[in-house]
Amino acid sequence: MQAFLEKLNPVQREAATIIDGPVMIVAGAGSGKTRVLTFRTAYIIAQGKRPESILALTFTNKAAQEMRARITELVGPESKSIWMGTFHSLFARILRFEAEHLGYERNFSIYDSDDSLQMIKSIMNSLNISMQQFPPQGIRSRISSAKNQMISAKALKSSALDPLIERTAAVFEEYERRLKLNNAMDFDDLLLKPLELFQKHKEILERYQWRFRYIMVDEYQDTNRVQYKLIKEIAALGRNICVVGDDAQSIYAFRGADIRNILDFERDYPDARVFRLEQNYRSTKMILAAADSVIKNNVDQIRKTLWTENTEGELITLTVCDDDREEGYKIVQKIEEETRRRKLDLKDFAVLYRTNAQSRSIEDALRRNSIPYIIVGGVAFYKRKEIKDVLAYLRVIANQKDAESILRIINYPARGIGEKTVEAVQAFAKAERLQLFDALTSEKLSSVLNERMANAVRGFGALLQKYIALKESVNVSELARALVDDLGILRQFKDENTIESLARRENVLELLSALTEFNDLHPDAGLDGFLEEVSLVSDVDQAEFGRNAVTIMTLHAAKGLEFPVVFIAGLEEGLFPLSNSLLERKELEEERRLFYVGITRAMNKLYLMYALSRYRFGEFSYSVKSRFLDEIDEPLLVTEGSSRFSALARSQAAPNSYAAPKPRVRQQKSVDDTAKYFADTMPDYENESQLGKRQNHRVGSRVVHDAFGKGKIVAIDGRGDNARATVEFDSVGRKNLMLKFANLKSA
DNA sequence: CTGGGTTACGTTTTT
DNA sequence: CGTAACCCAG
Repeated sequence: MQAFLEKLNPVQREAATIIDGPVMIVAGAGSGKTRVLTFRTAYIIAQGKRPESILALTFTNKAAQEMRARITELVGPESKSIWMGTFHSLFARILRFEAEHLGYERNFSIYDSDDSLQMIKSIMNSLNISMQQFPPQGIRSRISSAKNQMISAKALKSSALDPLIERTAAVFEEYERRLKLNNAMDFDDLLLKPLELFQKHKEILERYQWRFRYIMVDEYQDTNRVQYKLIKEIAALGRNICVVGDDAQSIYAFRGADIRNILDFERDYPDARVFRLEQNYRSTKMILAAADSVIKNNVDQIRKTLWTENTEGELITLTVCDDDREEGYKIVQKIEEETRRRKLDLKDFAVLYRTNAQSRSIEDALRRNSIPYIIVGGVAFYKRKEIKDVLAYLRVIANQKDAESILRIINYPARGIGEKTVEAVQAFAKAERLQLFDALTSEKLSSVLNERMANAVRGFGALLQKYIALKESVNVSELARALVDDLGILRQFKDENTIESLARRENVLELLSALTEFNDLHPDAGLDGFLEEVSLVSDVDQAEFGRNAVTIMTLHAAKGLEFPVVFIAGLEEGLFPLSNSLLERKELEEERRLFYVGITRAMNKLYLMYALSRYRFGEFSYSVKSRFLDEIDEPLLVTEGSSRFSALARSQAAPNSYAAPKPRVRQQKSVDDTAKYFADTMPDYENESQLGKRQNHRVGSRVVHDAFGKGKIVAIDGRGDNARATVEFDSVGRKNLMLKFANLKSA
C-alpha cells in the first residue's frame, strides 16, 4: 500500500483504491473530493497502469492543471501523459485527429457564443426574420438547448408548434449549414460531433474504448446529456468509470446540466460501488449549520448530513447596508478589520455576488481604498473587441473557410469596404460558387464592383494571403507580431490617445506576449493549437497566479474554491434569488443551491450582506432582503444594522487618486491545498497581524511598489495599521496607499 | 462610406 | 450606467 494513502480517511481511501468497475462518489462540499481524485489517479499509475490510459474530466482547465501538478508530486513526471482537462478541450483535441471522418478539416474554427450570436443575426437578416419580434439571443439559446438535447434542426422543424419555434428551426437549419461551410464548430459541437463520430464509426469508438481504460469525471452533477452519453459510450467496454459529484451543488441546469445523470448512473451500472464523503474538512460547524439550514428547504435533493471535527467558529455576520455603495465600503471595512485581527492576507478573502454587474460598486470601494483585487470573469480578456479582431485575422489565416471571421475584419481597420460592397462580394461569391475567401482575390471582381472597390477588396485578400504564406516559415508569435504591425492598430490606438484606446493597445500587446509564451511552451502546437486554447479558456482559468489580493467573482465562478473569509453580497429579493418575472420551484431551488455553494466556500468566517437600495439599470431602486436569509437558523446569525455614519465615512475614505486603469489582472486562486487539509485551518487569534508589522518608511525616502514602480514618499498619515502614505511615483504620479497593503520596499 | 452622435435597450449565471 | 444598434451630416 502506497504511503500516500495514509493521508486519506477510510472512506476516501476505499474510493481512491477501488479502481476496477463503476464507482460513484457522492461528495459533500469540502469533503476532500479533489484529494480523492488526485490520489486515485496517482494510485492507478502506482499500480502500473499506463498514464495515457487515464481520462480525467474536470470542470475547468485550471482544476486539471492543479490536479496534474499534485499527481506529479506523488508519482512524478509520468503524470504528463494523463488525458486531463475539460470535456470541451479534450474532445476538441480528439476532433482534430478525427475531423476528416466528420467531413471537417482539422484546422476547424471554434465559435464562442458571441460568434454564434453574430452568425445568427446575419442569418436572421438574410431570412427576413424580425429581430424585434424574435430576439436573436433567445433564438441562440434555444438552438443551443436543442443541440444539448440532441434535437436536430429537422426534428425541431417538424415538431414546431408556434411561430417562435418555427423561426428558430429555420435559423437553426441555416446555422448548421453555415458552420459546416465555414469549417467551424460551436461549443456544443465539440461534444456533439464526437458523439456523432462514435455512433457512426464503431471502430473509432472502439479505439478510444481501448485507449481510455480508466475514466474519471469531476463535478458530475453539472454534466449535460451529451456529456453523459459520451462518457457512457467510451466506458462501455472497460466499465472502469468513476464519477464524483454533489447534487446539492448543481448550479448549471440553465445550460443543460441534467440531474438525471446522477440517477441514471446507478441504473446503468447496477453493480456500481457508491461512496459518500460526508466529513467536511473545510468549514466551521457554524458555517456548515447555516448551509444545511438553507439547503434543507429544497424538495429535490438527496439528503445528506455533513459533519466536521473543526471548531464551532464564529457566528455568521449579516450586515444591512443603506445602498450598494455602502455595501462596498463595509466590505472594505471588514477586510481591514479582519486583517488586523487575524493572521490573514488579502488573498484569504473572497467577495461573491450573483451578477457580474454587481462588481462595479465593490471594485470602486476596493480601488478607492487602494486594496488590490483580482476579478474573475466580467468581460474576459479574449472576449474584448480588439482581441477578437486580431484573433479573427489569425482564424482566417488558419482556416480560410471561416467566412464569419472574414466578415468581421473585412473592414477592420477601416479600408473603405462598406456594407454595400460586402454584400456585392457575398453575392458574387454565391453566384460564382466560390468560397468567400477565394472571391476576395478573384480577377472577375471588377465585373461587380467599380475599380476602386475591387482594388480595396483584393488588397484585403492579398494581405490575408501574405500571412497565410508567411505562416509556413515563421512561428505563431512572429506571425502575429508582423500582422499587428502591418495592421497599424498599435499606432492607431496610440494616436487616439484616450484612456480606452491606450487600454486596448495594452491588451493587444498582452495578446502578443500570450502568443509568445504559448509558442515557447508548445512550439509544435501551431496556430490551430493557440486558437483552440484561447477559445476554451474559462474565466477561472485565466485568473493570475498567487498575487496577494482580494478575489471578487460571481458565485458560479467560485465553484470548487475555498477562502478563509467569504462575503456574499446583494442578498436581496430579485437579485438573489434572481428573478426574471416568475420563479418556478425548480429555478428557485437552483438559486438556493447556488447560495449553498457560496456559503460552503467559507472556511472560517462568513459575511452576508444586503442593501436597502441600489442602483439597477442606472436607476435608484429599493430592495427587500432575500428570502434565503430567513432560512438561516436565527441563532447562527448576528445582525449589524444599517448605519447613518456611512456617508461621512465614505467621504473621508474617498480622496485617494484613482488607481491607474490597468488591464484586468489575471490570477489564480488557491483551490483546496492538499497539505492544508489536515492542518488546523482555524485562525490564530493570539497572533499579531503580520501585515501590521512596523515598516521603516519616512517622508522623503525612495520606495518601490509592485505595480506602480519607483517613487518617493511625500507624506504619511495615521499610524499603525491605518497608516497611509502618499507616494509620488515616477511613472504613474501621486497615489495614496495604505502602508500595510502597499508592501513598499526601500529603493 | 465614414464617423460622430444619438437613442434605445437590457442583465442572470458559462464551457 | 454601459453597450449596441441607428441616424444623419460630411
